[in-house]
Amino acid sequence: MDTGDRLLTPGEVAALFRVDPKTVTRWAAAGRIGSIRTPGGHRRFRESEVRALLEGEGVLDDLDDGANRSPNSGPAQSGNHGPTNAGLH
Amino acid sequence: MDTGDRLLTPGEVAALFRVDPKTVTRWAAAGRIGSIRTPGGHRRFRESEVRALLEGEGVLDDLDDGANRSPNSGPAQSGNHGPTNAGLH
DNA sequence: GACAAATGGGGTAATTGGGGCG
DNA sequence: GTTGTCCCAATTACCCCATTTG
Repeated sequence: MDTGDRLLTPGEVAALFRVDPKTVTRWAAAGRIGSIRTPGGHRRFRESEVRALLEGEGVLDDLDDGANRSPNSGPAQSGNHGPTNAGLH
Repeated sequence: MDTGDRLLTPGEVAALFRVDPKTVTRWAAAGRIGSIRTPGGHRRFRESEVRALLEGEGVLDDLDDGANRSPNSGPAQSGNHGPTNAGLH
């Protein structure tokens, strides 16, 4: 089953969290999020992992994106009734 | 329709409500407003939810400071004078 | 070969979180 | 009961430029 293993660029993840791309890089460097390194040294993040961290309280869908390479428009991903996330300091 | 799920920083919400960022943090801690935590522990708020709480248009009967100065000659003053605030006490 | 844009690394200032107090 | 301000430490944002990506 494809859970959405598409890889996101730091800019994409930064836009999802409303943070700076450098901050996403810092998360990967701190081990808070898995990262795949390109041969050149750049990082790519798995969409499934990013969305797992993005769970706050409510469904959310894609923000504006001119290039949506996913013709599959099946919002079957829902039912997220989990309580508040367990963000620990 | 456009829900406007942009994320706002505590400083943004504080500026919208004219309060201290710490107050916004307490609202999130008290569960009065949904919050998304970044892996670093900082909070992000949904603009749609903030605007829903920021409703000032429509009905506005909130003008008394709690001291009734004319108990008589008053119209059918119902006991409920609170706005649409769902905050329990 | 070239280009524009994004990313990474290092540094700094600004914001944020938590606790306690007025 | 709430909100504002103090302390602190942590996280985040913006500056530079070299490299990688497309």
